[in-house]
Amino acid sequence: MFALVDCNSFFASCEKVFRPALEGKPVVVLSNNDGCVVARSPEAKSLVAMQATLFSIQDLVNRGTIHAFSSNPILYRDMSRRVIQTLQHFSPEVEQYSIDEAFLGLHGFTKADLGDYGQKIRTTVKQWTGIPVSVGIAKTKTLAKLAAHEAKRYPNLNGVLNFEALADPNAVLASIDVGEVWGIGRNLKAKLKAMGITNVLQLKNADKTRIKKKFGVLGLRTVLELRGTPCFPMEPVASPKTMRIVSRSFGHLVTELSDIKEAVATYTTRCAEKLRADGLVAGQFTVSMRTSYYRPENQYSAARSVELDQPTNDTAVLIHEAMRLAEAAFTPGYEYLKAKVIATELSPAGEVQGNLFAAPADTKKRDRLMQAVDSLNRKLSPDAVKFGAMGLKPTWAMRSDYFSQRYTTHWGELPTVKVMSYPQPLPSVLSSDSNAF
DNA sequence: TCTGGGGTCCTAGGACCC
DNA sequence: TCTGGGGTCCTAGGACCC
Repeated sequence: MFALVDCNSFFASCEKVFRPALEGKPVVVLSNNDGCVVARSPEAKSLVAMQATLFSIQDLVNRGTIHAFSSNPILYRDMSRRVIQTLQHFSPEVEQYSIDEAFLGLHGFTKADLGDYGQKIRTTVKQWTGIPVSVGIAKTKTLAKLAAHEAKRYPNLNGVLNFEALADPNAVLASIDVGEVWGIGRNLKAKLKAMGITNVLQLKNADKTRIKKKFGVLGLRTVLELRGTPCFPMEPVASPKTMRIVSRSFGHLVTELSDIKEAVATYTTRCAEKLRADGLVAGQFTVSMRTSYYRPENQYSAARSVELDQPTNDTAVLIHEAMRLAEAAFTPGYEYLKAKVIATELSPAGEVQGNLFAAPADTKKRDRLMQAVDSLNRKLSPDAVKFGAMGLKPTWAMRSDYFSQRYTTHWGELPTVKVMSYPQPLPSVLSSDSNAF
């Protein structure tokens, strides 16, 4: 048996934990660059569409009807870590599937227990982290995902649905759109519709050979999972990354090569930090840049790659290569919206094969330098020590006008509590059910 | 006007091997 | 008229996920 624990409106919920006054109020979180809405609290769902642009809801934000926040990935990652840690109390088998979801392997429970266990998971996560979650329980991962989806849809389920305890599971499946199934996206949904398959029960009962032929093994596995045959096992140990990407839109359109190079150097620095944190080195490095898709006139995009003589995660080496790639990809006369760097052909840092034709690098010394840079930046601030190529004052930096605080990861930004003198009533912050303080 | 970021997996097809 | 069988490796592109 599997449980899927899914955080409700995750990013919006993270912001609410540290702003108890926002309880019951509509909150949205914006994408990078304050572009569009990527998370909505339940109260915001009727007011704002997913992916609505900030521009289109600016009035509601200005009037205070909706509380908007810029993306705060450091906060969300840390809250995610807390949720996962909490879940590890409930099963030895926890697979973090995304920033706001995890599968739990459930053995040794009778079917009747599981619904109660789900409720216990839900209340504990809420109490320990402040984050509301939904829990779906079933014999396969695909069904557990659907169960969690249903648990959100019907408030009377109190956030938990044990699919195996349903009196008539097929009736439930018939009520769910086939596009809700894990692995069925926009394109496959359209293809299935053309075959007359629009709800989950129809997909479950579809002809296996036909599905295999049209949708490959993934489609077949999905059908089997709907029938209760597990095809996607627990994967508690994350498999090593195959690529690392850093890409950002600019705060405004950029025309100068010098600005793009600064941005690329900055992204390369972030990318190298990630590689070092993962203990990986890159064998190939790619830089790309493009204009806006939404301006059909004067479109341009280009990418350049390099095979590195010696796989590395040394920021200076990667910036050196990245600058050459950026120059090669750049064509003057365009308004650039976005740049991206990609590290591929990743391998563990300790197992690098020497290059017969390249001079051996003094990597020990370089490694120590990078370690020193990383530890200074961790202690002080992310760019306390930076490379000259990153520029001193970026003109291209992304917008982030509604940033909250790194409440849980930065000494200078911890939440503060104002305590009023006894015997006045406790401020609402302290009496809220959030345990965050 | 504004319209995100970061990934993984599978398949088809071509080149090549014996 | 018929012209094998069984593989591996690589890449591009398309699909999906959150």
